[in-house]
Amino acid sequence: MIKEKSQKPAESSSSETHSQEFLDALRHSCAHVMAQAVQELFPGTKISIGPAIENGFYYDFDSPHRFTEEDFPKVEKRMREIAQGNHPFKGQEVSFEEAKKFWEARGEKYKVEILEGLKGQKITHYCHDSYTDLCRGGHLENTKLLRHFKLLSVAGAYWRGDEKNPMLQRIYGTAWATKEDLEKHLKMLEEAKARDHRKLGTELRLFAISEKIGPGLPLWLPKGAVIRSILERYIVDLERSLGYQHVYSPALARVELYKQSGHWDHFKENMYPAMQFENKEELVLRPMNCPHHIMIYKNDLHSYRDLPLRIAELGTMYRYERSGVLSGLSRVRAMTLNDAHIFCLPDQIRSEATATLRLIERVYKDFGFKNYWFRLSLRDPADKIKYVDNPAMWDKAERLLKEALSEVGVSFKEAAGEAAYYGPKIDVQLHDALGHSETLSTLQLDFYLPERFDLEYVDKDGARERPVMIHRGIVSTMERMTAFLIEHYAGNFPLWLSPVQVKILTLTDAEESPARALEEHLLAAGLRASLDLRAEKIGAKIRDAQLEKIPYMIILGPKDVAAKTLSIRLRDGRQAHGISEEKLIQELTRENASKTLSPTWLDPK
RNA sequence: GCCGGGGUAGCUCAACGGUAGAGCAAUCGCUUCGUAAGCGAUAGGUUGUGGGUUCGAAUCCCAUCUCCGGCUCCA
Repeated sequence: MIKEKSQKPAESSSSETHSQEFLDALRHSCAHVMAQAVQELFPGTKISIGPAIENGFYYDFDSPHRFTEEDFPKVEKRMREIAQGNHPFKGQEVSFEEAKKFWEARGEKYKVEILEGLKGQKITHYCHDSYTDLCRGGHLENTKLLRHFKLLSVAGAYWRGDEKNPMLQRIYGTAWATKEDLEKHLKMLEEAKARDHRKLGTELRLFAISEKIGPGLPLWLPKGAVIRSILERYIVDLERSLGYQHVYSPALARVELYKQSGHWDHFKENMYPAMQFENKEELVLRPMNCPHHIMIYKNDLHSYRDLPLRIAELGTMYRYERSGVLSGLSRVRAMTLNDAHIFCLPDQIRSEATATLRLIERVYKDFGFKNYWFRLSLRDPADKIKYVDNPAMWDKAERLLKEALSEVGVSFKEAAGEAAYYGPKIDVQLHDALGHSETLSTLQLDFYLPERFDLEYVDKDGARERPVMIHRGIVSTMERMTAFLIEHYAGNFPLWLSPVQVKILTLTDAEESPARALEEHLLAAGLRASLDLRAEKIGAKIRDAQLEKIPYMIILGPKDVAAKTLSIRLRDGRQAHGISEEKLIQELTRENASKTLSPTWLDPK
């Protein structure tokens, strides 16, 4: 039972005084109290599980009642009454038979099923007030500590997380130790909505999805296309400087290619169906670029001296993602991946892997990503269907990836069951605006496809040997990266990524000609400039430019024209006057190249 | 794909069985203005689509497409 160390009045304490252990207990206890309230209010509701999760809790119910958010006030009210009833949480060990009798008598079939799995282990019941749950514990001392909670949403969830099982109704809630923490969290959720790339992408005219074209098939509007082409040029130039060779390969291929690679067997249901051509050959849209790059490798006989061979491509591919998983630009059916396959000697694996990890860190620094972590994604050894069955190969690959991680000196978490079917990976995880973890970069070690495609190189002694493949993506797909950048910057892109970098706002019609001249000079200097010559008040033009999140506004009026200098306004509200055109171009060019987020050449706000 | 909730003008939303409306945006006038919304007028919709119930459907029912919150999946 968890007793909070500092028993300060909850209202005045801050989050730092509450341990994760306490918060978990609070949230788990809140789940129990919610289950009690729900069972009281909606007779016939059966309980299953209700754990604490990050920032809150949920409970999965099987109920004749269809829960909606309209039920929440009623449930919350009852929860409050229960919590204020000053009920202690009591744990009690029970025998298997006793527990089984108890849950069977109540018709709680999910609890009985959980219980069956616990046979032979210690079994405990936790009770508060009139409610009893089969639970391993981790609760508050008393329900009265539960004060700051809110129910958030109701959703479907498969029993035991298996889509073959029936779907239960899950109610999510959030719970905190203090009122301030709860309010802070609710505010964060509100703010996250404003950063959502689907909302900002629409407002800022970056991309659009047309129902006529189809779900998951985004259109890149001119402004989004600017960002994408910057990303593409950035990564291609960087990779070329590191010895990658960029290629182009077709997005269509004979289905046999994917049968040989194993993708057809593993992912057929997520591939667009084969197209028949004159009733003979069958073509598929590629769901992956690897086999194409393998064919490029096989186009030549390679000496060990040629390796490592780093074949890269902004490869466009098509996956029939299930309808329910599509989301804006982050989960789509047509995507272009910053892909590369490194064909190397076995003793080059480590240096190639460490170089790739360093490249990832270099790129993240350029984009200002700080909140990321490395995940060593391993197979589930019990699953012989999903993963290639070759334990020795897996052990070796895992060991090599761990060595690379420790050489680069980054910490990582291991995750079983997250590997690719052909080998383990290092995934780099970042959080989106709503706190969901997403994979951006990945590095996959593969001994399997070289085998399937019988890849070889000629070794020193003239013998044919098998190369190893490293699959890696740094900036992910252009779609996902763009979605991520929108949320990361909340649409306030640094200068180098801004679709429009400078907007010239004229005060009166008299400034039209100097404004056009200025725009021309900026464009000639390689800066992305545009004009606002509308017959609007300057306040309105500024407002519109602010809403477009344009980094630099040039307010051009009679005084500026007379003085032959410029008045500048930044989107953060900063202003500068009397700047010469030359100075502006010089500083913006510098800022553009530095990739900095906040311009430093003007006085801080 | 599954569970639940939504699709009304370019965008954000109202009307919830009785003639489909507002703000912003757009267009046209007037206004020529110094750091986040000047004024007026005009135009804009088979209420996602297809069926059904009804004297009458945006509203109720069925199917379907699509979006959102989750679940499952993610080479």
